[in-house]
Amino acid sequence: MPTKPSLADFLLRRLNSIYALDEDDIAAVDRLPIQLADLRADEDLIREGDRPTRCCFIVSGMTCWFKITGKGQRQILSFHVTGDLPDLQSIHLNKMDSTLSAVSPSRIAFVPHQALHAICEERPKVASALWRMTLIDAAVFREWVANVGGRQAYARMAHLLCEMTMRLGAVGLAENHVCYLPITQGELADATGMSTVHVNRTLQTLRRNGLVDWRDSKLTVLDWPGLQKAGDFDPGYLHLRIPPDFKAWPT
Amino acid sequence: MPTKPSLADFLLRRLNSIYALDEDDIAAVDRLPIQLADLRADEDLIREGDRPTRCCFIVSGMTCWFKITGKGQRQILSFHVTGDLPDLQSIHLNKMDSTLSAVSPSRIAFVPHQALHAICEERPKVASALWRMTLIDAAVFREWVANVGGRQAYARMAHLLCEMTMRLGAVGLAENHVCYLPITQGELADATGMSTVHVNRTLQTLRRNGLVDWRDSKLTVLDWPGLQKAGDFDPGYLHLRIPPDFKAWPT
DNA sequence: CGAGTACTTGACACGTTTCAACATCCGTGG
DNA sequence: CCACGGATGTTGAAACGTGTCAAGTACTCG
Repeated sequence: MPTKPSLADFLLRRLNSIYALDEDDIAAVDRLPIQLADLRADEDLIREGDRPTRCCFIVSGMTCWFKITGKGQRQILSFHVTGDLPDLQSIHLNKMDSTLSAVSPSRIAFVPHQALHAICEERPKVASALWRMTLIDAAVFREWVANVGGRQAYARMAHLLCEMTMRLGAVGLAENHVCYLPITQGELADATGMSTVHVNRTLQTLRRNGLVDWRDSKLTVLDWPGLQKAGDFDPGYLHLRIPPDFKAWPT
Repeated sequence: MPTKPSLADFLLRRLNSIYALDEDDIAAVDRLPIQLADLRADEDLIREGDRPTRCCFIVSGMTCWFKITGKGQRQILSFHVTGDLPDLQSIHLNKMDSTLSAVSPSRIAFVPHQALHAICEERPKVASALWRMTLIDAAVFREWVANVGGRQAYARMAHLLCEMTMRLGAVGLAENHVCYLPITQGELADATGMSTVHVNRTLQTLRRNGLVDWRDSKLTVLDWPGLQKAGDFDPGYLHLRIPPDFKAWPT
């Protein structure tokens, strides 16, 4: 088990990106008890039907929620990156309706529900910040409904790449539109509701059109305005208080 | 403007269905100021980009959230029925990312954000109940991602009908598996991401298979276990504290 | 060096969309 | 009173996007 760092290093920066806290709130968050753990790729954190007693905070790596539909097909519902609290919902929903799994090797900080309930009662602003966090998750799910329901393969894929780039950028992990995306084409297929074959071909088209370069899990966006246009991407649904500064594009 | 009734009649029953409140909490909710309004079908309550200062509570009728994707296609993200607070998110997300519109003529009760913020600070249990409500909304969005992303037309449609029947049943509006669903086939198409033509054919197949009868906006589920199976429907994601009592089925 | 995993390619099959036409029902206005 | 337009539902035939199947390549890792 690694040595215990201050949560302030990770969680506070993230909370600040979506909500303005004052000194006392920050101090209270900093005192939250945490426990660190390292996960291998494909390891489950939470399974459908579980009743967790703690929440997960992603320090590094990537995780995803998924469900298995009737025919055994896996549908990925969302990806989560550094700074996310993917299962914050569990503080008020006892029984989990999906499975949370590590996409890549990840470092996780666990926070007991008890501690979260306590800080929410004592510090309404922290409660509001956390609530807002779950509302942004819901906004992302809404956009995913629109994405898989209303866009064709090419736009759907472009949209997903835009979202991941922007979310990683928001936590400082997409300098110059380059980010590390440890997602296989099979996982992309499960996320977009496409077959792996078609994912492969769609990515090739994106590459051929000069929008992205994606090799060895490293995504380089070569044409950010073009990718946004291809993906019909409007970052409003991410509700970022401080968007990443790569809105401009060198001409 | 109709005379002002007690919110207790509507909202409390709903809150109770998902969270246990005590006497003082109930009294506080009962004192919330509300304003009633009646809407025509297709009238917008909130438009994408709006910054609302109040929340909507559905007294009667049906509303839906939707987004317009790049090619002008409308994607419905969720339906909302009596007892729902579809835009509860707006208390912590200033700028709306979708449009909320009336599917049928509806009666709405508006509650100012200010009043909701106040009750959340004073009564943590009410705050928890409301928070839980938004988390259930998010759970439904998750299921919709899985539905439009991972199921074929026939199962997708069956699943949607199961969800609507069960949610209406949870507020007492689906006696004997019969409920009033004022949704056109065009709207169903926008919700499931299908064409109206295919919606029509899919409904015909559901009818031919003896699962439902749907005429004049009145849905009669003729074979509830069969419909659940066809739709791969597991109501767990609705997180109902008190499910409707039509789980049994006459053999 | 072998086995496993991820990626790639081609040909064909299938679910779904599109287009076009037509049937109904309804409220409105001449 | 009937004619009319508009929204909704229905049907058939052809086009298209995407899935499936099958085979092969390129890596990585023990």
